[in-house]
Amino acid sequence: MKAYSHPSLDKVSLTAVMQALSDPCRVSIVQALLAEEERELACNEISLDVAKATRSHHFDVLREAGIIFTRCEGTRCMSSVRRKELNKRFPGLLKLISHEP
Amino acid sequence: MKAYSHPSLDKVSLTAVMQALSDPCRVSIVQALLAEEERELACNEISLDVAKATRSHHFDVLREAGIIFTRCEGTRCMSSVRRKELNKRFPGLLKLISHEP
DNA sequence: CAGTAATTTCGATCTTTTTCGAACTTTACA
DNA sequence: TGTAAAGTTCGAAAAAGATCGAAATTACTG
Repeated sequence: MKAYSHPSLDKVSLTAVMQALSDPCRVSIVQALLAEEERELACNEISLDVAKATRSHHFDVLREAGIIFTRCEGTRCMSSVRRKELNKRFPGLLKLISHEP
Repeated sequence: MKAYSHPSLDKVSLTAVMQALSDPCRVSIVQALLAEEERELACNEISLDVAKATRSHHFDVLREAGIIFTRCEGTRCMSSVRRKELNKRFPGLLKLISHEP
């Protein structure tokens, strides 16, 4: 469907990650993904009250900030959090997000 | 000089903090403050290449996000990071910032 | 192959954020 | 008391970000 590009985490700055996580909608997405042990979720499996286009935009931002990994599966795009890499590059970050109500 | 107001940390959301830390200039400020063991710094002791008004604005944002505490001392305003409270409310956050180059 | 479902792209609008210069306030101190 | 130093406030301009509807794309399904 689309060629998603995923930055290498050492090219992602702290401020870029913070910026990506400064939107409640995006934090919700990450939290939903973190709640799914190892499973991936399709974009539309995460309930958000924004339009399709906006949703797509938020996934873009998260992807470009190195936070999520997306791959195509048919007409859907499955996303997951780049846990291992993030824990290495920004230790404690994910815990911060998952512990937040 | 001015009555600074400092929010209680349980009223500060994760996204608000992230938002405040999504600017390189502000992260520099926090890093400079963290580098000073327990000491406070006056705004103008932190070198930044932005105008006075902009600097003042950044300190505002950090203060409103609950990240720094500011008190007046003569004509200067001394700031420090709200370490203890932040470590309690957002464990791991400050480490993330101080470990970043 | 037509239809549908999932997502992206485009273009536009609206809001927020960043930034600055200039004027102002407060305090220190010579 | 007058001058300087440190910050703040204001108003404006520019940049960045969020949001949406509509049209386009892609791939599955009958």
